Amino acid sequence: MLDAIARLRRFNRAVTRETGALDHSYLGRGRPLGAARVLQLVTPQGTDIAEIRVKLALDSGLLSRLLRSLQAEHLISLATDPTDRRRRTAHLTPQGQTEMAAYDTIGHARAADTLARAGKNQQALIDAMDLIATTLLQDQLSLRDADPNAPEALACLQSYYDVLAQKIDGITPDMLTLPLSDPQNYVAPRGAFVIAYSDDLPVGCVSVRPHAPTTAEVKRLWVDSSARGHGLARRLMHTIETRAKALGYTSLILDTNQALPEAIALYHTTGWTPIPPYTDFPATHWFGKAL
Amino acid sequence: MLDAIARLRRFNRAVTRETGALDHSYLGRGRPLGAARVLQLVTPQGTDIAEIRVKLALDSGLLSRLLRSLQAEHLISLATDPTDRRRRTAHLTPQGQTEMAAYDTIGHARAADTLARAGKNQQALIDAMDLIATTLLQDQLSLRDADPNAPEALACLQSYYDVLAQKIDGITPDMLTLPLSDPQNYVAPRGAFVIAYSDDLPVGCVSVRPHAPTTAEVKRLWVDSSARGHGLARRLMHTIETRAKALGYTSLILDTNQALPEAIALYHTTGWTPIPPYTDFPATHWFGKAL
DNA sequence: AATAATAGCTGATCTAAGTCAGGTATCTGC
DNA sequence: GCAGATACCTGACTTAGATCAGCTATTATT
Repeated sequence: MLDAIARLRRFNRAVTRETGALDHSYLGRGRPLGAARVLQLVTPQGTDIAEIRVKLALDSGLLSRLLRSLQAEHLISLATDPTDRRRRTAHLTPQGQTEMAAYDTIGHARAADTLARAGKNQQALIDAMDLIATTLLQDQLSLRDADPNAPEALACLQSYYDVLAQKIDGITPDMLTLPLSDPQNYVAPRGAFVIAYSDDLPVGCVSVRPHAPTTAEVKRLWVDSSARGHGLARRLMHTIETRAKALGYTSLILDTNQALPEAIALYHTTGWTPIPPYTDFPATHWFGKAL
Repeated sequence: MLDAIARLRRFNRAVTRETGALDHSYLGRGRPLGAARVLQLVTPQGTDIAEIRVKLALDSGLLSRLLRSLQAEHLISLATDPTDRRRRTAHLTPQGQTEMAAYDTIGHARAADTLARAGKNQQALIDAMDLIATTLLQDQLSLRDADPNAPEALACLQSYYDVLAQKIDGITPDMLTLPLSDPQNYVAPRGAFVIAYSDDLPVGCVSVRPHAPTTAEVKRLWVDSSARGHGLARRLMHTIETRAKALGYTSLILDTNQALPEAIALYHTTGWTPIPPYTDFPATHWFGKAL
């Protein structure tokens, strides 16, 4: 192997060139990068400007000026928050939405262009980018509740089903259908659906639904391959257990399959104990835990 | 699979943050990024400032000022090129070398830190970075002659040997030793050693050495796994054949092993024809080509 | 030898970005 | 009800980076 440091530096130069071309006068729409970055965070529904300031780590004076310049372009409108009149909210105007769509088109085209350069290695390139992004962003994983019918949730479930279909003999894709048949079981006060995001890309999920008056069942623990090895599954399980307790459940159960040894090992080391079977195929192992 | 474009954007944000932090470490030594980038290109042996200007795409006025500020810090010295007294050359002073060593330490530490974050996936992270860097830089591959005893050449040979030891049954690492026993056979006027660089990182090599008065032997064709699929082997072979012809040879021979089917396929499609065996194990196939 | 081209420098000017010390309006806790 | 905290704004200032016109010295062309 050639020097790892030299490789990392070459990587840095390569992506600096790639994203640098992207940076300067952001995507060539005649707007400084700072203003463009702010614009990206403003939604038609309105974004609290304090949120923008925190996310971009901007000085309040600087942000104030950037917002004013965007307002002068009629891309955003500013309003006072009625609940706290010190705060202000930025809204994307119809003109602003048009402008954002233009950014989107360009960004899309650039991304497609980059992927095209990989030729037949496209999937390998995406996998490589995933691994790097997840590694670099591992300190920024955020776990948030989601609507089980939201597109991100369905994407997670689809990925989860793909894993099952690939790993467990006898499972075919048509045995697993979307969306869930009982979504209301996965929202408070009956249950929960938690997604782990790495910079807004879902990389893991877990859910809990009612099983008996004081017992809930944990379902659909999934961690994307690019995000493994950082204890995310453990974190997801800990979160869902806490959530179930808060919902008033006093015990949890779950089933799993022998083809998922990492999951089984995790349950064994986190206080779960084997219980009698309560489901059929594809389950081969059953666990319970008192909260 | 989740949306490829979203993944690519997440990747962009992740590495932007990462290389941004790297930029700040340059700033961390009390010098603006521009000056630091210039300093990186100045060698103790002297660098033509026109070369710096082209590489960094700097305005001559701006570069002039940056050089002056580095000179004021006693990190570089400027001299007039004796062969063309309009040109100037920048040399790294001993103080400058000390400063560069400091940058090197920082870069090394940061790189080690990034790699450490990958935990046990370190090798996977490096492979992923290689694939991305090579894909993004594929239009920037440069083929240059090298001294067969130079560190880059030895690194190539080591990688080549690793491939052989891994793919061919019966080869053990101790059968292949560095450096070459006959380096003088690989430099003009007897032979050549060509390395393919992707932004200064060797990703492939090939060589030719004398076999008979008008016949030379092609040896050690290697392409790094991250650089495959872009026709680099073909380009290396074309280059080495042209080089052999320029050295006065009228025919070429080579041997290879059945465990390297891509190489054999390449020879078949580029005018090489099977010839009688002229070597023993590990060779299993022999080819010749008239120039 | 006259002219044009080239390499580099200087001074003037501009923009983006960031920093900081106030200032105003509003809210919160006691 | 009031002190202090909070959210945001304003104006003044700084730095990095870039651009451009014009300058000198040198080399190449004819």
